[in-house]
Amino acid sequence: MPDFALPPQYDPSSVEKRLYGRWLDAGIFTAHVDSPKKPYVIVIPPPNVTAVLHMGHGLNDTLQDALIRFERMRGREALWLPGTDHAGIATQNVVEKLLAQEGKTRFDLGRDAFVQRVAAFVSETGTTILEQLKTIGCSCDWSRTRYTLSPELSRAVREVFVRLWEEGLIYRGHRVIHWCPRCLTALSDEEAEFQETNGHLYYIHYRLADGSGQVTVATTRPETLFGDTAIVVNPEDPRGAPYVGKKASLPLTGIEIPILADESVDKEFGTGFVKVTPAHDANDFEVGMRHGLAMPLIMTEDGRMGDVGKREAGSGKRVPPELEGVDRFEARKKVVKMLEAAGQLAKVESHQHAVRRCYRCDSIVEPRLSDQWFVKMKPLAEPALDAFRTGEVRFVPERWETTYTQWLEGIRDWNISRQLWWGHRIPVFTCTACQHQWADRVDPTACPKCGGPVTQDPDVLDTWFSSWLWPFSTLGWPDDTPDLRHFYPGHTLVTAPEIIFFWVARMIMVGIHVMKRAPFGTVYLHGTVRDTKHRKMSKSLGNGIDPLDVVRLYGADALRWTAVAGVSLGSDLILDNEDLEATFAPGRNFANKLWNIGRFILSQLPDQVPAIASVDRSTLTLADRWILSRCQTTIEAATRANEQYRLDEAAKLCYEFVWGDLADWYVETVKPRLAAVPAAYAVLGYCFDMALRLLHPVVPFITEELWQKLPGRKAGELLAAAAWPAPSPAMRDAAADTAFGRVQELITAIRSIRAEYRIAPKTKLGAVLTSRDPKDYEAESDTICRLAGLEAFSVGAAPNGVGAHAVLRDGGDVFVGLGGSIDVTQECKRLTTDRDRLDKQLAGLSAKLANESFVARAPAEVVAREREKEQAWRAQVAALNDKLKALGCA
RNA sequence: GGGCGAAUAGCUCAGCUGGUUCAGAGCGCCUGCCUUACACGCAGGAAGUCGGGGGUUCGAAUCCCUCUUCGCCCACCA
Repeated sequence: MPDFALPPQYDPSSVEKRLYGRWLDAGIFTAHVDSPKKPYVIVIPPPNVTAVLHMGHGLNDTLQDALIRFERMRGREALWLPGTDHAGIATQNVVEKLLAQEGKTRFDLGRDAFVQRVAAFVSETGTTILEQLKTIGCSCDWSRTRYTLSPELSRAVREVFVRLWEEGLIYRGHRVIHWCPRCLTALSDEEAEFQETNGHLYYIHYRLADGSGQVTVATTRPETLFGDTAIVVNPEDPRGAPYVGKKASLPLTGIEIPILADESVDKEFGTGFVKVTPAHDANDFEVGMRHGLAMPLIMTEDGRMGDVGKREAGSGKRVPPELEGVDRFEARKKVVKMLEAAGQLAKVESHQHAVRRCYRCDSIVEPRLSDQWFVKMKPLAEPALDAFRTGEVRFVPERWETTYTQWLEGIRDWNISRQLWWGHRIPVFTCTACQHQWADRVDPTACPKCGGPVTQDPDVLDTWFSSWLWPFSTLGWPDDTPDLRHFYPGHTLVTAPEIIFFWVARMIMVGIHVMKRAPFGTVYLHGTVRDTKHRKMSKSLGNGIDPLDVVRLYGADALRWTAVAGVSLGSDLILDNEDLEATFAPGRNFANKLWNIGRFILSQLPDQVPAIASVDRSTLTLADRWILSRCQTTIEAATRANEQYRLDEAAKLCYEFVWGDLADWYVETVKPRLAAVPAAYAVLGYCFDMALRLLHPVVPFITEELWQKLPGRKAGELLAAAAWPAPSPAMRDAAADTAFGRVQELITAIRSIRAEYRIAPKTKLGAVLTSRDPKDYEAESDTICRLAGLEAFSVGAAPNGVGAHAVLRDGGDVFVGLGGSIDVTQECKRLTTDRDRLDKQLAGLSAKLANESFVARAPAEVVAREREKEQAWRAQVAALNDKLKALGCA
């Protein structure tokens, strides 16, 4: 009995930290520019500096790590570049909330102090998530960790801004933008997310100024009526004809506004009359521009009613005093009441429509007329579309291509200015003397034109304005660094489809614009992590799973296993947060299985295991040849699957090989031979080594731990830096596949009989096999005896004694002697069931073959195959009928 | 309003170019086993009219059409 030094259960917590340290010490995650190897580069989607690891990262980063480890083992100079994003709004919000607990606002601190406060906060929390990535095994090149707000990357941001400015691609726009009244900043179109909302449609009477009647408008936002500067009606609409050209007076204030014709009005919706609030609705703004309307702002920046549009013609006293300072939604209720009291509220209908919300704080966005900096996107979008069309960039899975192209085709200019304090200050300067305005790479001290004093734009840039540079700003651009030359462009971008617009498309656009090459060739888009009700996992829903809990309870490999094997290409990962056991046990159990195969092997193998190449193939048994063949099939299929980003499939193939073939069958067959036969050592050692290599990208810890213990390891050798298995086609052996398959079938059939007749496991039986081709069975007769619990196994004619039968696929028959214990009725029933099932299948098959069209039209090989099958089944049925007759069954 | 995806065993999902028993895996369930690598295990089972309907084809879970249900993305109908 072997004396195992290792415990029967794998304990991840005792090895993970140590192994990660070894990898770091060996420096194998560090990429080198002077390496002769071909580079392979992934840049991490930088998590927010304030983020803590959640399952979304768990999925995203595990996939990246599996890819990078696969390519590293395949001999590429693999660079996985990590880092964090300063996340303008999100981070500012976090610190503002902390300040609020002290009863302060950022305005109490002032800009400089606030920015310092955020920076201090970030310096404390900013590396948390990167440290957490290490606990799940991420093999990032930590020597190249970057941060979007670092001095180096800030320089890249500024350089790009100035270049775009110089190229005329940045301009100041005066229009209605999305405004978050809580964050007090403008947002881009992408940052203002649509959400279906149940609201109301209010019908309001606007009396004509001449007292001759009234028109009724329908609106979802009655509180904005104070900013109305016109009513419009479709010129084709006969209902409008009597009114166009007249004036209406605003309810509650009596301000007179014109009734105009405008084609943008949908005749079918509402009453056909539309109130126009140019400063608080993007559509109305367009109408206002067409008709030269005044555009008064009637809300403060924080969303309360008030006259603030001083620079606009027509501004002035518009909001009634009793509404001054009232929140917009409160004001809505009040206005409705006031209208009702004035007899000007016709009716209220419930109405479902989409409202935009701030993607960071979920507040309802207020459309607001404002001056902002924009990037002209059309010139950038065209080359990005070309990059897709020429195949320079491709998407996996392909279905995201249309999302990408459609967005680019309809691209709109990008509002990049944010009225925040946390971020890259916009490098636009204005001379207070001569009004000259320019963008500058360095802070100027005086106006270059007149020498006058200079002020800088107070706003900061959209966070994504630094993110979109990530693939090259991280490599040292704008300097022409060795890193940049060697590692740009990268290869694979792994991310979620949610940020195709925010990030992926923009990286491609600016990458081509600045670097002349798209930043990566493949965009690999994975799904979203959801709970069993298919709701996105989120902190606010409380349905999340903490990856660190999983690591603690089941090990990092178990987490990774579920992330990789639990989801097919591009589909969502559904996890049960209420049943962690069901969710993560498979990975843990598999790791434990590996552990125990390893334990067994280590207890058996000598210190010197012969290399598989040195083994004379003629000394191999059928089982040897079979497992080697299976090993090769797995190597080839898993490699192909990984190349096609089918990481789940590769993982499952390896799982099947290890558990289903190696453990369940080969290890069992080889046990009695191990002590004596060197070839058995070689085969077992080789297959296990290959399995560990194949599985390493997915479950790096357990595989490294076991690989280290295998005999013949040189000091300092690491699986993480070892070579990916090369296929050895000579080991493929179709004959062995078939022959061993027969052995398995026979053993399973006998076991099945044992179970059916409730034969105690310890009871040894005798069995006789009749087969057309018995030699494969004879070669493994020892295996058959041990695995099927036989004391004797022979090939020959079945005896006439009492026993149970099983018919094999080739029409062969196995007779299992059960002594006097056989229940003939039961045996008849068993065999009859089998016979009937086969008979039915056979009838179907025969009908198929009798069908002339099938024989004529199906490919010859298919027909031939079906014929063979028919013959085999016929033989099986005949054999079964013989047995039934011999037993005297009805 | 447009686009995309999903629907297969009780649950979570594979099933790629239609054809090898193709109807599978894991979890759960049932039966028997602590067989000297592993009970996080071993062996043997039960379990699905592949969402409905139509079509193409010698042949459909797989391709086409349509309907139903669910989910996501995009969209200025106030």
